[in-house]
Amino acid sequence: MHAYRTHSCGELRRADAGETVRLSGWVHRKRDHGNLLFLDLRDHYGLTQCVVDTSSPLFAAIEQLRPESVVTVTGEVVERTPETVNPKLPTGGIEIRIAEFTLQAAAELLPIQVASDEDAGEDLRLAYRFLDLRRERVHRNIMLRSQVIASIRRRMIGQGFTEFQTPILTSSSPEGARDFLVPSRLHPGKFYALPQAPQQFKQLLMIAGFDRYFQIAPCFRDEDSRADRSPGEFYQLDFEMSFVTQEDVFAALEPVLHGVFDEFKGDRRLSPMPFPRIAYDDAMLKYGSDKPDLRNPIEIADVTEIFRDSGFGIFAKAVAAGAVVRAIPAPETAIRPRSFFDKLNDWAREQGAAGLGYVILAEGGGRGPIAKNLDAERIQRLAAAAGAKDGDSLFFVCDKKASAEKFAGTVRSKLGQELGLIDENRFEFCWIVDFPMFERDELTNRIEFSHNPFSMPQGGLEALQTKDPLAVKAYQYDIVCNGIELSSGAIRNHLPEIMYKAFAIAGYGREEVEGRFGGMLNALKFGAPPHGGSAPGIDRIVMLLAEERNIREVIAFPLNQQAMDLMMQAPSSVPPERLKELSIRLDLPPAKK
RNA sequence: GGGGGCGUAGCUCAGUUGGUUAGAGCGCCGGCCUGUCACGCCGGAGGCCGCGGGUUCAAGUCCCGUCGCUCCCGCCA
Repeated sequence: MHAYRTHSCGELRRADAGETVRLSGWVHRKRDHGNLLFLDLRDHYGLTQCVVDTSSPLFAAIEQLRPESVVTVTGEVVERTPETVNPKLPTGGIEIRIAEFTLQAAAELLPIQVASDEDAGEDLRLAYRFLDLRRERVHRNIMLRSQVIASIRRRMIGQGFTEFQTPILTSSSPEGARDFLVPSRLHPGKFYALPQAPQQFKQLLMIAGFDRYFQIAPCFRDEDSRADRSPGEFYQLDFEMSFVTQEDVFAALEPVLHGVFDEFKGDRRLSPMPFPRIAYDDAMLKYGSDKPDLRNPIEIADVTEIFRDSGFGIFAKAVAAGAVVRAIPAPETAIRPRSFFDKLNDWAREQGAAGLGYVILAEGGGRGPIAKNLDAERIQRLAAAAGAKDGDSLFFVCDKKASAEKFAGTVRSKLGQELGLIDENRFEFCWIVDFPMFERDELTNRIEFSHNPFSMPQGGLEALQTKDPLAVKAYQYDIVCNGIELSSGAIRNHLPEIMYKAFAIAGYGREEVEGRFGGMLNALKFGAPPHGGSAPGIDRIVMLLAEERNIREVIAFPLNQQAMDLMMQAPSSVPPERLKELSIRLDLPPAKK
């Protein structure tokens, strides 16, 4: 018989009754009846009940076992009597009569409980992550992650993609997030940067003639974390394709994402392919966000013109001064008490808005503080514009366009939640397309790239030469699921002349562009194919499928919010001699955050 | 950098308008228990109420400061 096990703790069934087996695992739980003791033995595969009574000389030793100790048990598989079967366990039809038993490794008293659904505080969980990972939910999430990644690989390779590795020690990206830097020993005073994404390398692979690249790529950004944004590092399904249009990229990614979600969705519903394409401008109007949650049925309407010259002076005056008004319909809320509207108004003020106007649509007319300033015809037009009916109410946001859009989106989300309109058992995907190429920075009043300077402008060089830069769209797109941005992507700018012109509009001279992007530009001069791609976030995909609100729940060893590893004590100080080797002296005061 | 929430037993939390000896569940230790599966019953140990200062006859509770964790804004092409 094998030293440690003949079976896993998840595989024995009634058919195995009578066999003598050996199992190894952790002491999940003990139920000590004094003269009879049940021991649930757990491993990666499941739980098996083992039993021993005082007729055994082993009884006293087993009674002493602490939870989470590792033991090996040998004994006969016995079919349970009908009244003692546990239908909740796959192995619940049998148990092991313990004949031999070895303590392989004792566990001390536990700082967090493993056999419990109760979450400890996150700092404690992360400091003892190896125990936390033994718990069923986290263990399951990490397994799901592995299965999702395997599924993605299979589907990408099935579509003719090839997996590559790109450098981890590379150079600083000139745009974007803050880099993590690694000092060079051989080149004193110089630094490598960890890649924020393999962006330039994947483009170089296309220029090098490989047609369809992908990588489950580690990415590093030294920016503050969020619940859905892990600090420091994360993984992307990074891919790039040659000789493609935007629709070709969509056609390649959609079956992969749809396939993966379909494989792991369980009872939940999934948007059919093709996923809707929503222009950026439309998304900002209808959903007040460039990452709309399409599970929320509320759609925002522009009602600026209805309030222009209306009897409601506050809005009319603001509109005359250039503000816009957005209406957010709240279905079947006319019967809600006054407090419902007051609370939302208070909430809006807490959010920094001036307030939240509303009109209740009832008895064929309008009620509420604003309604008395509006004639019946205007109220009808408002209802019609917002697609609202008698029994609904309308909330209004009035502000400068960008602020109004954004806040209307916040109100839409709030109403969707408050009114229970969001079906948690759905996955709703969409593409957001036609992002603007440039935007005006409100503080400096300068024109800047709104996303990726390497995206191809729609209309090419001619558009850049003839159109208002702020009207130029890019072949830049995001894929969104349930209000979470999974990735952005683009058809890249593969022509140096267009690149120079785009940078010129953003205020960069030819020499400056060559200085900062020389490597990339040089490559483009030797025959670059038209190419494009995208890079959906792996962690977020798993998070959606696992229904976790926090990205750390789907990462085996995440950093905490302060980007520290409490288990491995990272980051940490280094001995002076190591710094000396790197020509680094630490005599500057700590930087202010 | 800014804002919200939290910090009480090993863990998760309760603790009323400030009131005398700070509680519960789980875990731990001891006792009883031969069919449990979140076993049950009885008993016990375990507290710098994050830290420092203040108000008060009296502070876990109120005030100020500080540290830690967490969520959000900024930031994240």
